[in-house]
Amino acid sequence: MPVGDEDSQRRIDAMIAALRAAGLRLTHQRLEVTREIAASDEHPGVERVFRAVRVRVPTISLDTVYRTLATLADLGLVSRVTATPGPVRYDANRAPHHHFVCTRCGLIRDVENHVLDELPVPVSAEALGRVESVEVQLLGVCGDCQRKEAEHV
Amino acid sequence: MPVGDEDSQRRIDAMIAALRAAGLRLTHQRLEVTREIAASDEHPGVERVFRAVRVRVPTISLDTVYRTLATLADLGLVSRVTATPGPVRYDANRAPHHHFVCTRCGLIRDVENHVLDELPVPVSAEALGRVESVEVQLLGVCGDCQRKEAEHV
DNA sequence: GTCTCTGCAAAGTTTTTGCAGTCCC
DNA sequence: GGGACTGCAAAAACTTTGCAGAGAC
Repeated sequence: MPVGDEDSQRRIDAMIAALRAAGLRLTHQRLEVTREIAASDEHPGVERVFRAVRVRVPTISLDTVYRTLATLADLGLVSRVTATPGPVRYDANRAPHHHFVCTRCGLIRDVENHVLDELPVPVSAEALGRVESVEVQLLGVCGDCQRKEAEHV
Repeated sequence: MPVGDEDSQRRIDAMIAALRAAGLRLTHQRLEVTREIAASDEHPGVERVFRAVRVRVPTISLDTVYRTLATLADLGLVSRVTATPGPVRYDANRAPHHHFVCTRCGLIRDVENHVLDELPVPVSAEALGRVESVEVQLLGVCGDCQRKEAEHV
């Protein structure tokens, strides 16, 4: 299911304006990658965007798609769905709990909270499938990284 | 901060019992990897567990740690922190929203829900750092995968 | 003794980087 | 024309796999 045309167009316009504002060039490749990600609500990976864009721009390379999506993410125009970058990490805590994740250094800490443990499952989610667990991620900047940022100002 | 001794010991006992129940062998390497992950609340990656265990078992190899953690995860004794396996995926939806994630096929769908948008940030999380956003992941099995499971029964 | 598990090595995946040419501004 | 961007290729980072020997039961 693609995003509605008007939403998609609004996204594209905002992204192009932001690219321009950042002083970045509006190359053919960048525009097509931007169009593709803006028009999708399937949370595609790099490979998938690459295949879709290649239909219209047969000479585009996979690493350009990598670089373009990274650029859009740096500008805050798209987000990475997986909160923690890098290798897989494991957790031996089997009790229901949630995570604080530092987006700077990747620190992850358990957060226990009964309100979060008992969240109602939205009806719109039940329509998609059987929900087996609910995990809350609190994304932010940990104490250490805040201190480092303060030092560098 | 390590897990309390009594919690850690309880986890280790439960994991060893489960390994035995599954008919798996309690090798020196498996026991040490199990001890290491049970004693940590830092959500370590494979590399980190490897380095820690190598102090006690100098001959252990990295791929044994990979295999052992995968085994523990398959038995449900530990969990992978990053919900979506495989490559990074991107999302152009900048409005606050949440995700339904199919743990079988990796399908991700946006879920909009105002209750989830306005969750209170637990005090215990504020002690860890500045929380910038709250994301809820609803993990489960999507309609397609449920249908496939039903066919194979 | 049997059969699983381990260590080694090699390969597979995903992502990043260096460089020379291209093309936006 | 200048400088950022692209495509290519190679490398780096992460993970999986095949095989022969070692060790748990």
